[in-house]
Amino acid sequence: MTDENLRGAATAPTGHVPPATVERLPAYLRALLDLEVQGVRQVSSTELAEAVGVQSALLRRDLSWLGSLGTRGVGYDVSQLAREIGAQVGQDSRWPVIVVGVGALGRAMARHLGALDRNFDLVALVDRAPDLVGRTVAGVEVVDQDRLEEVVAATGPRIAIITTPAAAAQQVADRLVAAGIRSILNFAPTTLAVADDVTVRRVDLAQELHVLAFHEAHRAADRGVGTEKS
Amino acid sequence: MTDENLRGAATAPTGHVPPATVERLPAYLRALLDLEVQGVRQVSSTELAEAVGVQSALLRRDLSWLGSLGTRGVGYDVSQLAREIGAQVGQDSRWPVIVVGVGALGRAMARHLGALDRNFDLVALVDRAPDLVGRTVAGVEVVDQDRLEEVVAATGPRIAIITTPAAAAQQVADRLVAAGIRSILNFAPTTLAVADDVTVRRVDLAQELHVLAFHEAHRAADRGVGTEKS
DNA sequence: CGCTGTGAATTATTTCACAGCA
DNA sequence: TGCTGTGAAATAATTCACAGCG
Repeated sequence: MTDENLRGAATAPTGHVPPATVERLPAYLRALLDLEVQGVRQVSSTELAEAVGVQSALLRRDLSWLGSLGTRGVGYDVSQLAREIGAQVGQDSRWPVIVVGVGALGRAMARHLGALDRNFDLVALVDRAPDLVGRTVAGVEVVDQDRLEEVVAATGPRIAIITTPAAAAQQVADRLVAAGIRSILNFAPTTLAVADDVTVRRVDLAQELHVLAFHEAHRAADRGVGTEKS
Repeated sequence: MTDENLRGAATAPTGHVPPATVERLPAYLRALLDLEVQGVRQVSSTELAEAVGVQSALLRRDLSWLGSLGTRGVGYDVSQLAREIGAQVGQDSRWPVIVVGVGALGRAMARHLGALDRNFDLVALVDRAPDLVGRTVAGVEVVDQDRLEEVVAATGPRIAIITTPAAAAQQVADRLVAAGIRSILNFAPTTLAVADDVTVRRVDLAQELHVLAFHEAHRAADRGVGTEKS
């Protein structure tokens, strides 16, 4: 399906990249592409780490999982490193995406897909609401949820984005998985139970806000718990 | 940097909750509220853990940071535990929120705020585009970005959501922090540099999709990298 | 010389397993 | 009896610190 790293890289021990590292690769890639646009050709781990907001040792350790990509005493070649990380995170392939749930969030995601990166293609939109079915969003027609399996078969998405209400999410996920989807981005505020070979990433706005609220509440509490303020 | 607060720990040792635990509290809370609606009064760590998708020992450890909230041999009182966690994540307070950047994503977030939870109030919307300024979204009028400080002072948000393009995000963050904001939810695909006492949570759609793409690519690679298949 | 790549040490998080209490 | 709360062990992630190479 995708041709593997047949390019210049002689070293490619992509044995097992730790999850924490995988999560940071996109950030590295973005910083590198920024540098590339600015015409920067070489970058040290310290410089790149600072741009991304991590420690340089962590960056070097992360990159070491992908192989020996730098030059001692010099640093990393910006374009080459960008290409290598890009290949890792699938930037050299196209990823068809289906969005299930065409509410405010679903529409925003559908529209964002094109803007974000050029490797993700919106291929299908599904919703249950009769007044949405048939409408066109981001160039794609909304199809009735009853025809989900049919649409998946016809358009072949590899990634699904769920933006339905929480109550519907599990059922939608089950049907997507049964239809062959293995990668799901879940915006519904619920935990999805799926088979082990299915990857689910959750994005939960309420959770994020609550975490911020926790810190806010804590900040307030910290002023005056152990030490009376002077 | 943070001083050690080793205190006696009688019943409410909210000394230091680990970040990983804080991130899970909202999920526990949501599951508890679901149970409460269903009329369930008691729940064991095993049951609750399963609903959230974590190990029961992890759940118990997490809750132990908040104090001794269960009853041995019985379990946890659903309402009581919900109240306790709710208090921790600020569910018992109101949190005014400002949204900067009223594009597709910003509008979706503004509208979602009301739907998600009842403790977050949209108090201000700011954007730079002249055709957006003056329009009303989710009951709030969009104000020009030049008047950001003024709007913050007038409406007193505690939390800011940044949904501007990446290029504008750092400047917006700087101005928000200068205006007194300490908690930021950043949807812009860039790393924000802020002072230590400011909490930034990042939600990055492109990153999530790339992580999924990484796994998809890996799945494909795993079937047939070492061995050519016919 | 200056930087990468990485063993070793450190720190954080999760899991095991069971004592102890309602 | 059946569950919580938690020491102790296991695992994962990060940081230190420096050998080694261009």
